[in-house]
Amino acid sequence: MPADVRFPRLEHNHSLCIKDALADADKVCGSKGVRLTPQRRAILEIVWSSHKPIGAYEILELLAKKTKSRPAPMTVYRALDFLIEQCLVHRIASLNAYMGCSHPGKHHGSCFLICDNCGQAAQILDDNIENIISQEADRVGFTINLNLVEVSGVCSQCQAKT
Amino acid sequence: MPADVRFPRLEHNHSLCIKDALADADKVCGSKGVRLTPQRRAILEIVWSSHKPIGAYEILELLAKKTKSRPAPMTVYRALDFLIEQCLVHRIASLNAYMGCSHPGKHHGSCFLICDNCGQAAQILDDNIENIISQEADRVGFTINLNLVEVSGVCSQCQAKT
DNA sequence: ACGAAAGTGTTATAATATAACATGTCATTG
DNA sequence: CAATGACATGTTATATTATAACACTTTCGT
Repeated sequence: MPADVRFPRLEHNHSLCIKDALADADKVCGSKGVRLTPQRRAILEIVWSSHKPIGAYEILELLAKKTKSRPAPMTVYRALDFLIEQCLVHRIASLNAYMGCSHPGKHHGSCFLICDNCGQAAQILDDNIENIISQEADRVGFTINLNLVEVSGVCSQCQAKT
Repeated sequence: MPADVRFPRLEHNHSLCIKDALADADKVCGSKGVRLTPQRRAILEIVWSSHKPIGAYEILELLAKKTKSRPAPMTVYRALDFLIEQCLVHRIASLNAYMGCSHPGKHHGSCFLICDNCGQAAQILDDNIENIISQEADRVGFTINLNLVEVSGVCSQCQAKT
């Protein structure tokens, strides 16, 4: 299987991304019988509002603007916990930030290319990476629960700009 | 190249690990012309005091006990910055914790298997993983600065105990 | 000995995340 | 249709992790 990598072009139609992501989320939650409440949905929408990983407190700011109220941080963290649980959002540990999952529903590890320059991140879904990691784990009798790959560097668009 | 994975047995002689690590560090710093000061060395020794990733404030506690003084957190973070810079320590982002590098001096990504049960972590140095990641990056024109792989799960020793 | 660079000390604060408990909502069933 | 239980949210407080800024000291080459 060829790698499915999505590093969006800057000029793409992002409102479509958001719309798709929310529709996917509705579908995934519906089929799992879990509730994508308005609050959770709003936070997912905020997470998807760009292709950059977004911090919890940044989400909180945007949520405050959107709802004209000021929820506590817990609110955001709880929604994120739920969304991560449902594989709708990934946590980018190296940045303490969160990002929408571009392959919702499918179970997979978290694998991202993160541009140090523009801040955008692209999710990779590639069996090769997962397989190799899996092989190494097998070799030492390690049972994988979750694998996380975060690669930082410079994306092609930013390199081109130099 | 076969993977070099080090998941230490619980009963191994750990004081030897520490001794070796410090000797390596002396050598690496010596050859690079950077200074492994007593404070940095003490903190490296604390990081190596177990095979579990250790938090900065936990290091601080141990340092306080060892030196009968109470340095500020900055002290620890500064030393860690230096040690990471020299590839003597890795940061485990998913745990906000730090761990001695078992392949000091060699330039490489950070790749760990982390046991959710006993908390031990094993560093993997495997060209296959780095190569695959590198290929995927090439494919989309992404220039890697640093790659980080953190796999959580259960180690063989813990599985055996069930 | 001098000056620049590197290292350390110190105080304060920023940024990220969770604990604990109260209240509200909603679907189910008895 | 009220009682119940599970899930969701609100609220207050606090824990945990990390950095900023500035003063002082040590080290090392010249």
